[in-house]
Amino acid sequence: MLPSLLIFAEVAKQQSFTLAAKQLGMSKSTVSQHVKRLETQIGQQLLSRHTRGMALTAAGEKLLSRCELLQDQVNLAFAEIDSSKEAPSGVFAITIPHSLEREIVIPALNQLCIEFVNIEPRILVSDQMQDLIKNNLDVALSFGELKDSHYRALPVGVVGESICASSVYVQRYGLAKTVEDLQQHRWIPAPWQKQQLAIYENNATSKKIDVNVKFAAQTNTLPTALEMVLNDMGMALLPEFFLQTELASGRLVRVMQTHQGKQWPLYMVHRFQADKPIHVSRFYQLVKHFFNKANS
Amino acid sequence: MLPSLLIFAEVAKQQSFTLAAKQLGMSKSTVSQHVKRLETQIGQQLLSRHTRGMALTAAGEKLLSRCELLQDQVNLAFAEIDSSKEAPSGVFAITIPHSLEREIVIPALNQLCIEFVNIEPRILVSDQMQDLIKNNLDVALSFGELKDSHYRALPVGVVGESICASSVYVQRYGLAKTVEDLQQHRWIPAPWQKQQLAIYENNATSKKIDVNVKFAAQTNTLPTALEMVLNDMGMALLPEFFLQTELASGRLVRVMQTHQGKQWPLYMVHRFQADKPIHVSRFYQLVKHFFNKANS
DNA sequence: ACTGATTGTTTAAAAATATGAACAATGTAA
DNA sequence: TTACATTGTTCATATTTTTAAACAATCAGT
Repeated sequence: MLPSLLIFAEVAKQQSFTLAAKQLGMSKSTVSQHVKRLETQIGQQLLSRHTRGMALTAAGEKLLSRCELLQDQVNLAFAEIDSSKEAPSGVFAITIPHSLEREIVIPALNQLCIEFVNIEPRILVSDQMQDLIKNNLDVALSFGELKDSHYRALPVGVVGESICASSVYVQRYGLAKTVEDLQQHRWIPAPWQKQQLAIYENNATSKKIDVNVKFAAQTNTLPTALEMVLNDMGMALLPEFFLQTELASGRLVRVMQTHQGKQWPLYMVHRFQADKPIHVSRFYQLVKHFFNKANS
Repeated sequence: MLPSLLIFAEVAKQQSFTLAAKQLGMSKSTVSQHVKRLETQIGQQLLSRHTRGMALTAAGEKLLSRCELLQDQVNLAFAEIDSSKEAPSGVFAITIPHSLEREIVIPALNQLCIEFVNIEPRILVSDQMQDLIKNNLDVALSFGELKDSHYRALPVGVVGESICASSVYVQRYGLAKTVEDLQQHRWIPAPWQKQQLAIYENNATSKKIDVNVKFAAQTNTLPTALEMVLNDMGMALLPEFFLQTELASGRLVRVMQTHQGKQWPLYMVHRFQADKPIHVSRFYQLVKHFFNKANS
């Protein structure tokens, strides 16, 4: 029913079934049948045929004026899609945990916007894993194992947790050297650290040690935890990349480098099945780049 | 390709393949395949599917905004056609010989315009048979046999030619009583009467008599011929319906009622094949009505 | 008037599309 | 949890649409 409209329009425009067929890339019999079917369906003759030449009826005249616009609409739709394929544009929605915002996502997104000026990033910062579909998200960065296997997960890297404290704190309370020493100190737990800390020997293989420590203060975001550490309120077991800047400036120092915390695999989850858009691929590259930079 | 767009639009609108299928009156597998094909054709994912729920990609968002308008266009086109079917409108182009204009066509068209206020009559007055297609005409009224068999011809009636003269002329030159008498008179020929007149006995069967008469003046239109007859310039052999008014008023009188001229079948030729528009049918009725009235 | 070319339509065979049952995946309710 | 309902997809089958070739009708040019 619908293609018939466009076929009819082409016939009327060309004033010829043969030319219309050529223009549309189909056989003239198809064209003929479409117009005929359209006429029987609406129960009115649209054009008066003659072996040589034709003319529109009043009904045909009206329909044509609508159909011409219709073809334009269709062309416009496809043209727009094709162009947006070359230069991605529109909303690019992501969800990330608080921890990745400053060091990784913001720099990566910054670069992405330079490369694709027409995208509109939209960031949902949350430490709970968000459902991509329900929240209409393109990409999620998340730590740990994945449950929904139908989403594609691309590995970004592995984050190690390091024990650290402010240089002022170390000067004041001294460096911890053994696991037992740790329990003497005040601790600022990361949001996911409840009750006890899991630490591993740096060189040996995956020997887990649970350490009970005194929590000096608790917070539900990583930046506030860091802030507290910087204010000399205690020691902490925090992700490497998050410490990078402060370690370089000397405000923070590593404590007991023989041990480290849990290894968190970081994944970029997306909802595209076959060909993911170019800007999504690029975002993945950029996240890996800044992740590696922050972990070097 | 095009139906896919509307199907996709419905899916996006309903946020469900199943609901969209129901709305569109097709199976959900069809809907699924259409969307999938559309995605592969434009090489981009349009919506992220989940067993429960879905969301549009940026590309899908763009396409949807175009497709929504598209469906409106289509509906509008059909709505307009359907309404124009109920109440015909637009140009209604006819061609008629001069002779029918005043007595038949104008009254018929007048009534037609009252019944269908939205039609725009366009009249091409010509005594040559016009090609319907080339001149973009809906209907032709024409006398005599038909050549183009691919047009449909509806019989309107048969026109008889009567011998007549003005009452003043008869008073002045007397009534003709025999065929021989006729040759004594001055004649005003109708446009189609060349050299000699063909007359027939009124009661007997088709006995043709060729009469050579003196032509007093010639014209190429019937009204001017009539005008000359009314000005007492001679006798004439003119179509019955054309004389009706003047016979009733007494300005004209029949001469030699035992004989009459040729019988011209009148046809209404149109270019519609199956269902001709309602206003065309109605026009045919009206023409017959006024034709019979003029010939009574 | 007679070819030869070109028009739109018809026809049977070929290709594409639509369908409904079966399916895997997931949400919902007991 | 377990069963059940519902989602979108897949697959073989049935229907529809498309096609190319044959056709009838007409025009243009000798």
